[in-house]
Amino acid sequence: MPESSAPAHRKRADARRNMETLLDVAAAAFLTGGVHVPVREIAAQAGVGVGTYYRHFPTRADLVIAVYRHQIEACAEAGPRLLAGSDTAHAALASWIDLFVDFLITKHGLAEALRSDDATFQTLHAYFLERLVPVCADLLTAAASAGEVRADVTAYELMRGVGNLCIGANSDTGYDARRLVSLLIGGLRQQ
Amino acid sequence: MPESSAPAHRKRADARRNMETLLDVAAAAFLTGGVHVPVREIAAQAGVGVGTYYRHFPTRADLVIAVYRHQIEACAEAGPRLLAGSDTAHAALASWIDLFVDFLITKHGLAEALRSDDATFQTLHAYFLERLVPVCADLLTAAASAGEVRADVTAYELMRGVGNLCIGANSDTGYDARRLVSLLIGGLRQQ
DNA sequence: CGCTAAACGGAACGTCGTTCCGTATGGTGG
DNA sequence: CCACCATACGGAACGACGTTCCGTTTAGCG
Repeated sequence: MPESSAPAHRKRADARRNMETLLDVAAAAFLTGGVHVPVREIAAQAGVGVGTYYRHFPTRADLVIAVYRHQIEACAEAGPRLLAGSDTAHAALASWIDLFVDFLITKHGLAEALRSDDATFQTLHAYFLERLVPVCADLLTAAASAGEVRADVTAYELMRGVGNLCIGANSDTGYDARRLVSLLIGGLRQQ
Repeated sequence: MPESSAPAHRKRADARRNMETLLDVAAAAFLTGGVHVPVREIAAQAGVGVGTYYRHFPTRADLVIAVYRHQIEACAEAGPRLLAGSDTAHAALASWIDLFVDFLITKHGLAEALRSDDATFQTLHAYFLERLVPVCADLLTAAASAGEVRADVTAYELMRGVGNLCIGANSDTGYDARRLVSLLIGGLRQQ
């Protein structure tokens, strides 16, 4: 059985095709127009109706997650590796945050969406937090128990802060999110 | 001539009345619904048509500025005062940033709007930057020339960073913008 | 080959920002 | 006191958008 994990029942071939086309089109559209490109635009470029769009991705969060899942997983998996391979836990934390920032600032409107209180993005928040906060927490507690950073900041708060600093990082020459994040991480140090 | 500074030609009484009603209604609506409350809602609560709304405040930025102008001016004017009355320039900078943060986090959606690339908010960005960046720059250069903070961060960048950290600060009980901002300001210190 | 569940397409609805023009009215000169 | 008109008003109308819904098509199986 060389098929992927689809135990219950297969999807129709056209359904699978349309879903993959939508994913490809969305990935391209996100690059140029950000994660808020109109539904009709994506559907039209994929050659499907809006009904098909919504059937495959009921909320914009579902589409965004599907497009970026691989990169987010890669970022999450890099955490333990960095912790094992760095001189200090603080260095590992800084490196990992850099990875996260690099990911975020290249995605038009993603950092904004993570802060949006729009109900259609709730799943997106949840996924990011579920996947990345534990990784960050491990790095943070390692650095804290080594006495390298202060212990009164939670991983959740740190992630939110770093994410916030990435908002508007593209489309604003004159604003260097990386520099501000490194300032923030520096401020985390135990003096 | 006991009238305020209206040299050219007076406005009609109903026009002035409607504008003030709109301002009052908007101030109240911003408190509960944020700066994105629908135009129709504000107009209806003020008992005017949407045409009247747009005549007085062509863009949302105009309305937001009109509502918050006093507070922004007060913040701007506090800068030099704090610089004169503080022990160190860094302390003055920190105090002033606190004022700014206190202002921002109590305004639903304002920090988000400052980062929005929506054309209707352009005037808002411009006003904030025009009014506050110079004040911040004075504090920052004072601290930098005293050797208290690093000199490779611009006032613009710092303001943007602090503003970003205030996004979503209300409506998120696990996120303390003040703490993260103080971390950032701490990271600014010359070690 | 025919049948049916699965999937499709896009018209239609509600919300919102914004524009526009026919109507009403405040203030002034006679 | 009145008539006039610049000023201001109101809300219908338009376009963009997210979302829903249902009549139609089609893939896959027996």
